[in-house]
Amino acid sequence: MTQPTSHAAPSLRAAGRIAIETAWQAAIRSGALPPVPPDAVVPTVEVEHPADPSHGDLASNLAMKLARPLRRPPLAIAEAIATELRTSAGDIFASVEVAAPGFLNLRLSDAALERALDVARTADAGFGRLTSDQPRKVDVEFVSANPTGPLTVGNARGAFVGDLLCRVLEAAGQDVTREYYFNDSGAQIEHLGASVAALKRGEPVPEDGYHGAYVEQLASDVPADVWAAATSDGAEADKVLGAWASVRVRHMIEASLERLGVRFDVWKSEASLHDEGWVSRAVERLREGGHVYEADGATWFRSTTFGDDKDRVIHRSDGRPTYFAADIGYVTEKFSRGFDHLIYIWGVDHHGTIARNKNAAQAMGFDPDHYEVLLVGWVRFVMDGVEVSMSKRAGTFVTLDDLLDAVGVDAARWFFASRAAHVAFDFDIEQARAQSADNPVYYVQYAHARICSILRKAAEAGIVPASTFTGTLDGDTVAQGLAREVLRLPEVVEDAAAAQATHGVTAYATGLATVFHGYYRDRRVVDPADPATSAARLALVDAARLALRNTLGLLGISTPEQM
RNA sequence: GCCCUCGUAGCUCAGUGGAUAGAGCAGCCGCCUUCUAAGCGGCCGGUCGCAGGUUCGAUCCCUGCCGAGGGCGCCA
Repeated sequence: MTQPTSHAAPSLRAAGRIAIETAWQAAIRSGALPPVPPDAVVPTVEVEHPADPSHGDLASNLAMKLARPLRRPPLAIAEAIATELRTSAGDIFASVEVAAPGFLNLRLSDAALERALDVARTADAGFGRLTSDQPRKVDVEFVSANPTGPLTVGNARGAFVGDLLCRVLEAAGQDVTREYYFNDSGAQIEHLGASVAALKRGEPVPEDGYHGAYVEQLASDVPADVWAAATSDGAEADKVLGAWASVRVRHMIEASLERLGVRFDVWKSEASLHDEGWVSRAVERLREGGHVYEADGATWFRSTTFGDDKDRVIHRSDGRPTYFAADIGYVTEKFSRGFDHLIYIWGVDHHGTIARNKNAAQAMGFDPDHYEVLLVGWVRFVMDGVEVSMSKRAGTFVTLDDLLDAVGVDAARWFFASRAAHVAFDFDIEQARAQSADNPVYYVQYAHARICSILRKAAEAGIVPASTFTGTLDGDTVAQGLAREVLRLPEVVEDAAAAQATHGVTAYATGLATVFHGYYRDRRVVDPADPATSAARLALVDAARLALRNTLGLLGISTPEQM
């Protein structure tokens, strides 16, 4: 996986990493530590937040990593770096400790936390967004359901996961294009046209046709001129009506996606890839490279050259191109638009097609590492512990719109965001629908609303947040805890973008809400008798609001000011 | 048969070479005269599928086995 080039806005973790790196180098210069021998691997400085708060705010295993190459006990190495940190790291750390078997445990000072809070508040909506000197230009193709019917719950996960990924990458400073690929010609579309034609004529829908209320709606909506064109002499009614209907259906799909808050930058038609010659040129490119041959009357791509199980057909023996042919052309078309990286979001059932596509990209001279497929696992929609039937005949819960009607956009986004994309999971409709504490999304939104309520209360009392955080924490461990959690946001975004996954973001949101609720319990914010303390606490609570707002915003989830 | 993914608390899922494995839900017990109880505190609950191996250290990496799902088309 290629790492984004983005660098974090000042995160506390990054500050700790730099401080340790600097101290380590200083210890080498002073002779306290030997340099890493040339034949050994120089370890990277890893900094994490220890699970146990008694281990401090930040911890590093650097000394243990260095023990072998330096041939010294890890505790001695840690002590050397700690000594350097204590003398030259300024006022960033309140304490620097060494713990067995060689951990370096750091505790941040109030001053460091307060400065970071000031920066966060100034950044405002930009807090938690990273910048990049050279943003990676990435194309994310997802959903890409053919316009023969409304989006189904089967399409839902791809739609949410794709958009969530895009949001995370954007927050990490990357240049993201959301792309939807659709088949606007061929058999499926003709079947749709035939179905519409049949209903329009009052005949039954053909065997391989499409059913459902939307088809009837389409039939009754056919404009007179389209119908005339379809039924004129020599016209192919199915094709004409199919073309018209697929555009209508596509707009329907677009409206559903709009409802989820997903908007695509590019809608790419398969036909255009053929019409503009992308497919034939790509096949020619493969042929020139010796990767194409004819057999059994068909044209094949020699995918086995790159380790595939078998070679793959590009043109069938009847001359028609396969879907794979269009994929090949599409890859060249995408790279011609200057993307550094292509991401495809597919269902696990497409896993078998990854190899041939990646191989074709490689055969055409593209770096296969820049062709990435993320698979999304199956979802079972569960109610009362049993799977909800999704059969069209049952009439319930077939479309994506049904799902949104049942649980709402916020809950749907949360549930899809909080699971790793590639694993199968059960979507509990009851829990997602619950307007109560059972529902984690409300739990987090409630924290936000609660803060807004405090802010309103404060305004009534004439209390304004402190203009600077300097001196506001004042050794208060409860306040420090909230500040640390707030300030983790940039790290959470960095990690999410690197992992190309969002479940760390929902976990962070839940944790932040929990820490805030604890603060609310332990510290009264608005106290007219003590305006100075109130102003300090109000500023901190407002910073928590900022972090919650930006986190939920990142997930596309609303932030109500009262509930 | 071959390939991919998964197997962690009763349920749904995180975690991932490090310091006592986490969250939500469910269950049980407490807390509203004071900024929103959609909240807070506590309890219960795990041989991290099984067996080997690598490592100072493995739930995480490697091998084998067992179980679940998916893929192996001139379908998409």
